[in-house]
Amino acid sequence: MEKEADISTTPIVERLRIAGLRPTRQRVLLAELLFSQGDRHVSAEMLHGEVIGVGEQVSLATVYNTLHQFTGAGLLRELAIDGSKAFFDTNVSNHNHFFIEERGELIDISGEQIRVDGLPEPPPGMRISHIDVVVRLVADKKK
Amino acid sequence: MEKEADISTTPIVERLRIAGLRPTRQRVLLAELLFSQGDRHVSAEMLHGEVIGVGEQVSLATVYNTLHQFTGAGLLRELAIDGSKAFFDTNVSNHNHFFIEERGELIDISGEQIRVDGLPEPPPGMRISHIDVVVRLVADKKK
DNA sequence: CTGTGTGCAAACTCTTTGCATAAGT
DNA sequence: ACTTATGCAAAGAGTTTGCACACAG
Repeated sequence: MEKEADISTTPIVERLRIAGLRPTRQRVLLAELLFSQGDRHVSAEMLHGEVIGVGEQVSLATVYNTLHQFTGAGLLRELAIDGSKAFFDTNVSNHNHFFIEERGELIDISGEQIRVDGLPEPPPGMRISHIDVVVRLVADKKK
Repeated sequence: MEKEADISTTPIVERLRIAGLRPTRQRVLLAELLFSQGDRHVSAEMLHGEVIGVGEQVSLATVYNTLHQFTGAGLLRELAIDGSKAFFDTNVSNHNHFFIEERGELIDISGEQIRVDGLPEPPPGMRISHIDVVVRLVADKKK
């Protein structure tokens, strides 16, 4: 509760090492894009596009591999919201989302805000691993 | 509140007509598989498999088309839970789900049971269309 | 050096589409 | 008859994989 409060200030290279991932050029680059601008929701293609935009070169396959490695290491969380394509969230803490279907855009809802009551018992032998709340939004015609 | 209470007793052919869909052999067959056995969660492939299993023949493309037509007509709801493949729910009323990741299995949670509190305001110009709550389950090691 | 990671292209899965044929009203 | 739906095969998106080469420790 004292020295782990500021993981965001830990250098990228360190964070990768702690996660058991060798800090290769590609992984450091991707980690910097992901974790240096606050909470983000990215797809593989978006991230790959950013890499190119920055004038660097990482193959799309490596972007996929890296996103999954980061997810396995707990640096990212994979979101199943859109259905057709996978999104990864750099905010790994407990929180939920607004989803604007028309734009495919996600907005965080902080974890403390929402409370879910009245959950039934899970079936025998099962336990709850995580609760996802997705608040789907549409443009408001009225008003 | 009097004469619309039992849509489940309305003949399939009628329900299709009401939905503005011509009751073709394929649509009637698929609708019967979908709506004659209580609430179901199906993927296109599962449903196609059932058609074959019953000794009938409907192309997979038609299964996809039909599922989307039914969804557009409000007979089904599409679920974005799994990420990789689309699921369709024959229960169109307000309710939520347990999801057992290991098996890809879905279990309904009735609509009244769960209550979500503390929702923040949607961004300006937006309104909430629907709230999805997915309770992800894993096998309980302990106990 | 030695093992891990990367890039590429090909393969794969799920889903959609175009067009000729078939079926519903 | 006239229109809409279906089937097929091919195309398309997103993602994964196999293998030779490159790089971090």
